[in-house]
Amino acid sequence: MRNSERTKVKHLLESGVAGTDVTAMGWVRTKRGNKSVSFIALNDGSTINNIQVVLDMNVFTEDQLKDITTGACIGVRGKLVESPGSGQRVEIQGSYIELFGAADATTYPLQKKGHSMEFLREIAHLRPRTNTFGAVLRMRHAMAFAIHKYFNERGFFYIHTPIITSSDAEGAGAMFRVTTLDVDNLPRTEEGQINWAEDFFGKEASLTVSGQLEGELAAMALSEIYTFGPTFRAENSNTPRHLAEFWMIEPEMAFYDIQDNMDLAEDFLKYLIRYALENCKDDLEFLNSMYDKELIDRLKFVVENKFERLPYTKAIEILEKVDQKWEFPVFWGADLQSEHERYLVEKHFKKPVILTDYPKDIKAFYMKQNDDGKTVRAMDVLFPKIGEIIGGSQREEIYDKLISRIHELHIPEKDVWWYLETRKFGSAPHSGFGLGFERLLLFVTGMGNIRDVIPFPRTPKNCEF
RNA sequence: UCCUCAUUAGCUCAGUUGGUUAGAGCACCUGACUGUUAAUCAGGGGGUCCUAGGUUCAAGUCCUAGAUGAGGAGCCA
Repeated sequence: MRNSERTKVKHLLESGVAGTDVTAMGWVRTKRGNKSVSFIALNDGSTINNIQVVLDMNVFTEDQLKDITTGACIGVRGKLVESPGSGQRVEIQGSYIELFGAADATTYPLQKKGHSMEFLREIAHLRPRTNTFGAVLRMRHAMAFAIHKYFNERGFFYIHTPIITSSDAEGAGAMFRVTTLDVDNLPRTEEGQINWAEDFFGKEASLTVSGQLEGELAAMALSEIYTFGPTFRAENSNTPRHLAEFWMIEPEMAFYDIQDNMDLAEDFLKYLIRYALENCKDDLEFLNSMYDKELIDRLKFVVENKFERLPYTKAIEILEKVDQKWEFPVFWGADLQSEHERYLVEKHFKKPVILTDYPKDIKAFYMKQNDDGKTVRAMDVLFPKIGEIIGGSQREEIYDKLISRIHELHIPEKDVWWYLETRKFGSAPHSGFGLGFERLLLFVTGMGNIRDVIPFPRTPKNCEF
């Protein structure tokens, strides 16, 4: 039995013609029946739906079917027929079965019944075989594809920024060190310091926390670019919204000001959500019915309504007027805590909010300074349930302003000389932002924990599989 | 990293004021059933009560420390 004769389950269910001979291959979800007839629910991952295989026990013996248990992998030849039962349009009247791989019923961990997300994380090697993770992984693919499609259709170029870097100029968080030194016998300088000159790159190196700075270099030549790659943060974050290894999309656009940047971010997010609604119907309906009854309505709401845009200063004014005890005080200059962001998004505006023009002291050095001398052209897109899904800004393109900010923050000039040169030679106003891919997936799938929208989550104390 | 909670059968959980042989549902195994839809019905097997100390005549239950997991906070995408 070969793949060349196989038809995918999705195709059989949607457009298979009754009366034709077909071959299906996949993994057994359940088997049930009696002495005269057996039913197998078969899934090959092409869709969340199973094809029902019906076996006449006058044709098959009990012994032939004893290894066809939940989790086993089989191939089936038979005739596609209209199903007399409710629940499926067509089914396969099986005439021949090949067992590719049995799954011992007493030790196979996945059952027909639901499992907790915590348990499934412990068997991440098998959880793609569940309905939930099948749905999540198909949607993860659909979103990745839609991201490339969106940018490609708009003339953005996909840039591969380095994974290994020697600069922490981004300041986006603690970094994972990359070294080939023998940690049991580190080379020392005469002063007793670790001698990084002997390391692989001849200097300290780490995994990237952002491709933005390199992305800007490309935007200063190709106008509109984006990156889409893995990102690493060694923060000891234990929350349902953080991963040590996650994927990030970072567009960077020459000639865009902060307004253009916001327009792009809003259009981009709506495009992706609309893409999910139009292309992931079955999976969304499953997730909607099993985990989050308001999921589809929430996605439609975001697509159909304009995001609220307001400057940080206005947000502070709103929060100061609210008659509510904050755990963290609200005053101009304070960074907004999640309780404040949640209030704005979930209670006050009841829709996505883009906050702009934050105090410069709570934002990164590269952000475009406003004329008031106090604020920078930052923008954070805040989503219900997720919080910050996008962080971005217009970048400071004026050399003198950028260098003075670098000095203020004591960033070593030698680490960012190449970045500064873009402001020396043909500088241009430009903007960009970072979208957390898994945070997008949290929103689009309605899952509650970011560890359940990535195949193999890396978090503090967890690097299994 | 801080705060809170949890850890008992393969899974999800119950277990009273500390008291005799630790239970249920599902899963699994056996049997019944001529079309099932998380099939149903009957029976059966299955336990390092997270780990290490401690209190006590007696600990799944109380105390201490640790491990792991979850929720909230911080950091951020």
